[in-house]
Amino acid sequence: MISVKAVASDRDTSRPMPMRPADLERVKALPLFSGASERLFRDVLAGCFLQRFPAGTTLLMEGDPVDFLYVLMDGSVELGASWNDKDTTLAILRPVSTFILAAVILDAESLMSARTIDRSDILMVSGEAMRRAAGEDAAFGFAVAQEMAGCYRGLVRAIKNQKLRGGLERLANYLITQRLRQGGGATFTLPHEKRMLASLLGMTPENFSRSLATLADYGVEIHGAEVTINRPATLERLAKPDPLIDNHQPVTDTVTGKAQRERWPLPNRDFRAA
Amino acid sequence: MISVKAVASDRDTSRPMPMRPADLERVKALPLFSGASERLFRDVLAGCFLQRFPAGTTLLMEGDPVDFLYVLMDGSVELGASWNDKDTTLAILRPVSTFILAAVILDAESLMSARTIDRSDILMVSGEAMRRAAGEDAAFGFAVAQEMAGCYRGLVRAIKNQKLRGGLERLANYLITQRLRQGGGATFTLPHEKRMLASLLGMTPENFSRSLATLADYGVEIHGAEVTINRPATLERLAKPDPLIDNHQPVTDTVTGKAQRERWPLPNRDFRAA
DNA sequence: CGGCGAATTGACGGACGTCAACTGCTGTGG
DNA sequence: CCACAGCAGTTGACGTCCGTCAATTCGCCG
Repeated sequence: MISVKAVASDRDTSRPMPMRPADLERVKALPLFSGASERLFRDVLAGCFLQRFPAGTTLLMEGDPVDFLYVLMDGSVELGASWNDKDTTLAILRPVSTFILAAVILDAESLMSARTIDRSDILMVSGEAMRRAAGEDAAFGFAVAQEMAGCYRGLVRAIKNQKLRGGLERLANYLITQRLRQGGGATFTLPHEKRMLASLLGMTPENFSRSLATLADYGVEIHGAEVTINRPATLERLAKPDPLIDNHQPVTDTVTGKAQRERWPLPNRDFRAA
Repeated sequence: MISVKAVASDRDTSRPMPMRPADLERVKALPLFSGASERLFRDVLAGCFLQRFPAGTTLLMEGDPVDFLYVLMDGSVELGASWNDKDTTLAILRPVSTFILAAVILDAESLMSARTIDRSDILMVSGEAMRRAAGEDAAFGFAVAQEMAGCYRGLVRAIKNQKLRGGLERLANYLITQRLRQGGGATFTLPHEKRMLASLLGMTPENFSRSLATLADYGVEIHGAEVTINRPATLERLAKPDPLIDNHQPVTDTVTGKAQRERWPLPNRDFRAA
């Protein structure tokens, strides 16, 4: 069920890394921290450390207590869940993204597992420091609230996507979203293994493959991970994308995925990730 | 698609109501407000008003701008969503619950519709006041963050429930949850119309009915809305309830449903409601 | 070249949605 | 007081979507 590409070796073992100034800047640029004072920022990140993990490393299992806020600086991470010998991918994260903020805020056990997909650099921030800062600094507490609100809305979209659409429709909309996020050109690249995208979209790898084949009738060409959408209008007639479900925004964000700028000048990352 | 029991009449029209001291106490008892100072509490609720709506009233449609935080004081409310002529129930709320907090915090449009199921008394609190208070008062901002985190975790549970389990399993777990929430006796009452529960659980009314019939093999007796679980162990063997998906907690809460007390002394309501 | 895992394709079965008919309850109006 | 309309709920028949199992191909890396 779990496949680990990286073979255990000296260089592949997780290890602490030096934190460079450029890394700090990238963290500070996150909506969650961009409004924070220099003092608060240093305070929260005081005991943090950066660590490099090999591909396929389990960072967190379901039910684990959560002691740190994680910030993915480089690489990619899968958030997943399992029950009764089935498992599913809930989100695929890319840099720069925070994750498991909700569990940190409530000091609760994790409801999801987290696993590196590629070799990844991850910043680990003290959960206790996060809670203290959010409880003492009004601006930061509000930023956390906005962050959580954005995550929440991302999940609402995900549930609507799951309950209201069929597999083919979810796939078609996923392709449209990817196209827009990768510049809007006719051709783009699937950002992850198909089996993982299948799981993210709530289907089996077999059905994912068959659905891709079906989309040939709608002008979609597949060559390996390269996707070309020849007749966008035709595909959209099938997909019926909806701004209240799909998140066709700028991107480049946090937690669980992506940034969407609502009218409020802050965060709102949406769940289903790149 | 929409059925409204109440016939329009003088008494059924929505209308403002006087706000009693007892109502204020019930609002203040919510995790979201229980830690607030008297001053802040009065400040936030300054321009609020209580309104009575007949059954079947649409309070909010998907995409509407959200100007108020809603607090359900009496009655019941359905949160739903639709796409492409399909619709689904995302949550069923009972008093005392707040809803659409996330949209209020981000000053964004609603991703869900809200509709009264029964005649309902609803308190409407200025969204602008909520945002201002959360941004100025650290304790309140943190309470909002915790509230949102609890809602988020409720949705994570809901997605896991939806993606990892089949219809029969979702129903079995729903019945187990209801039994516990209604005191744990062998027999209890379905709290809403079966068609609505079916939609909440992501199935058609027909399949809901068939699934209930199937559960007879597992010791479940149905008479109208009365459910008797004769062999809990047998049913659990089918349902395989999981604390990381199901929320078998005290209840009596807010937003989107229910209260679950994590280790942190505050909120955390979970999504799928009573 | 050989091996492994991802991806594809086909065959099959089960779960679920759809359509339709029928039952039972309730509120309405004659 | 009863007949009837309307709707929730149930049940059956049927079709479709989707998951499972198996065989094969493809691409990558050793």
